[in-house]
Amino acid sequence: MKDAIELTDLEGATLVQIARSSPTTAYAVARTFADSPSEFWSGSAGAVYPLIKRMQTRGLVLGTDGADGKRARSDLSLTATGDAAMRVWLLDAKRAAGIGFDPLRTRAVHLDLVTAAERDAFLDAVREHIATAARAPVWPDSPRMQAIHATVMSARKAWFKALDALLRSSQ
Amino acid sequence: MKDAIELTDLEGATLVQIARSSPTTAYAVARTFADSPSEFWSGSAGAVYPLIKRMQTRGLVLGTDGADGKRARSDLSLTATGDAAMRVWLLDAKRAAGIGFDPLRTRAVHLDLVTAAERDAFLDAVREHIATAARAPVWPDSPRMQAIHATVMSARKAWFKALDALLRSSQ
DNA sequence: ATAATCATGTAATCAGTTACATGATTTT
DNA sequence: AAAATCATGTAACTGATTACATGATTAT
Repeated sequence: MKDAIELTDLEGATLVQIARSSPTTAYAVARTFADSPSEFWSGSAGAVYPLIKRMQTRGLVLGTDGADGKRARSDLSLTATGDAAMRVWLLDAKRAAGIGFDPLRTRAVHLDLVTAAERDAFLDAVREHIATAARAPVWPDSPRMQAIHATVMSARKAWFKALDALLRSSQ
Repeated sequence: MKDAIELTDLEGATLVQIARSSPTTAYAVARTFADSPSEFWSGSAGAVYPLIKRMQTRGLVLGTDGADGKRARSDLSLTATGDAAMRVWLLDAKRAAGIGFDPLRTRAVHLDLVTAAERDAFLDAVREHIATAARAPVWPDSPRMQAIHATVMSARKAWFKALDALLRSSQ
């Protein structure tokens, strides 16, 4: 009985990026994270290059020399093991159902520590930032991803509305 | 012109916990994180004790000897600087408005990589997990926090419904 | 008496951040 | 000609994880 290959979320997301656009480069994978609307992963070289090297060592990623001139390039693709591990990560419903990290939720539960005026000013500012973010044209990507992103932003606005009503009504 | 004191989210949340229940102990703060419904912070001793020590060094937290018998205890409270820093962190609307990390969103955008049957089975399992989590009595805490948590879970269910409809309709 | 909980911390390890460094190619 | 982008990586640092370690107090 072999152990399942456990991947962190960044590892899983990296394998998915490689699967999506192989042959691709570590640079391109890093750019995808840096350009994503989530500020959660920086997509820095210091994170992505070592991570891909580790996954090559584990036999999940294959790098072949793809230089066409003088410039070095390693063309990445998934091995069969890597593809399987990626699918296990992607379809992990239990992890997917977890509530993750939300910087607003983390703060909202503690707004009773400030004055009503401070709280209301905070909520106004958050609403404004959320509205701006929803308007901003992120991701020059597929209509499919745009549609999913739209559900995220719309749900976020709806949640904010409910939260706002609840918090303002607190004495 | 003095620099604003920048806090990580774990640092901010720790200061808030101390403010909420001072005098309190590092152990109690760690327990709060461990018991919270978010799996994001483990609340391990290895994270919390060094963090509080750092904040004592920075003059944000004060620890006074609170031993009443043989057992060591450090009673924690915020300094004036710590209280101010906590408020700046708590009322940081820009950071609060960020979308954070959501393990479902991270996966949802890539479900076109699997078969329709795999995708549908995944969505069924996620729905079940979300429903279970919403039913579970977490947080033996105030009605106020319960109410906020309820808005989180309800919004999550609504978002899932929209996402589910969108993804299943994809060919 | 034993087990659980309170309370403190450290050690080894892993993973991510910013910043730096190099050089090729492409765009303006 | 200069600036931007492609592409590779490393170094120093910070912070979080698991696991370990100790001992006091409280509950069963």
